[in-house]
Amino acid sequence: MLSLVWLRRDLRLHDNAALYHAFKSGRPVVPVFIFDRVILDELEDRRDRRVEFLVQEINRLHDELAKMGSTLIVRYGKPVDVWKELIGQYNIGDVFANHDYEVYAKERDKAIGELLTEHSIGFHTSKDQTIFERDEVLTGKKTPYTVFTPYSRKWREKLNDFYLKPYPTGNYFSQFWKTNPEKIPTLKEMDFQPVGEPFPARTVPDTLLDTYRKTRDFPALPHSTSELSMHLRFGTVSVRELARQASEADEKTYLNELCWRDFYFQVLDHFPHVEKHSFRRTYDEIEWRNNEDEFEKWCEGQTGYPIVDAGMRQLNTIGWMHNRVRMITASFLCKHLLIDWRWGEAYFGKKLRDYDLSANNGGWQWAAGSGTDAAPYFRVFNPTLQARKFDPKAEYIHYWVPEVDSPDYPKPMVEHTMARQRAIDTYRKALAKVK
DNA sequence: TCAAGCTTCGG
DNA sequence: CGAAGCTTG
Repeated sequence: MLSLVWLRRDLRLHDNAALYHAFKSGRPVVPVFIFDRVILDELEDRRDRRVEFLVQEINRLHDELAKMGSTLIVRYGKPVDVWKELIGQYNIGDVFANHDYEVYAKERDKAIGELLTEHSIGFHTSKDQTIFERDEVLTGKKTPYTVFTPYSRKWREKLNDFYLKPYPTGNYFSQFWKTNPEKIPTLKEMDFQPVGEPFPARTVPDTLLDTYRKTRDFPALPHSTSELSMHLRFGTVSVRELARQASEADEKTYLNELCWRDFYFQVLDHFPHVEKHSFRRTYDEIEWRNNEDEFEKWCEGQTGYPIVDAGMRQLNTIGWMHNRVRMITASFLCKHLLIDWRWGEAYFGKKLRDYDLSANNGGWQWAAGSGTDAAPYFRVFNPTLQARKFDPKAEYIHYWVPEVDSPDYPKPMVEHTMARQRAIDTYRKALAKVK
């Protein structure tokens, strides 16, 4: 009888909760990964950095396991079909996996759990990708927090060495099931093409533990942020490891960013309606202008606002955007253009190599003012002032928008003062309607 | 038999 | 870290 570990967004063998508990079952352990067609079939662009990264990391794990005389079982298909096949093929005692908080993932896991139970196979899941999850951080009234600052206070109070301790999986590697390495599907077989650019390294930059607080808001500075978002997204680094390092170095600002990440997981878990609706329902009443030509200009980085265009071009070119600029571009779309935040959220969702539903949704709803702990609607980012403050020498702008000072560069597509007032009026009208 | 102090263990 | 279990005087 085997214990299977179903890897999803926890693509590592070290400090992995599900893997640890699988070892504790005492049975031979073999990890499984499914290239999920429910998700992959929806991707229109067949050059996708995330899929490419997955293939790279799956190969890495496969090789690592092959060296230990074991394998990673890899399948391409819909999870329910794949699991039916695996149940027929292997003598499975228990399946272990780590929690996932997205609506699709929770439904998927529920269905697979039921399927396994029907076959008398245990299905055990653990917290792994967050420091605190679900109901671990609640208010005095035992309700989930909807405002970040008190949440973070409680989060920090609760934080101690125990929660940062790594799962010592390395002590048990001899327990991997001895078997021949299996063949694994290639990018091409799944109808994807490589983008062919290297991915950021899986190392913690020195700056993170040193100057992060001072430099993180300046998108022109190299390595001023962790650049680990993609690794966190796919679990190729452990969040406990990062939190431990930040905590030991007393880098409170980065620790706070990890807290934001937990916060938005927890919001999505407790308030799943945020995936399709405003967290505050009254904001669904906003009469968005939703002009498609304007949306296209924003997507392409042709708004005539250099910092906005620089950000969008960075996103389009490398599949990543500096977080300060994410806020500026998002605010511009929602407020200046009055385009539904869900359009922007979906566009980022297509392009970001570190795309994570909870953080992306949380960030967009923050920018739109519709979410938890949102900026008040009458506070509208001024893109010119933001650029002056965070890119004072326009280095970031010049890098991504080299023609910015030439006659070829477009005039601003909307005038700031007018757009600001228009946004405030539109929001006020929507909020008054409901009250 | 009890309680303080030390060790182990949990997620 | 904190609870629970184990040791010892």
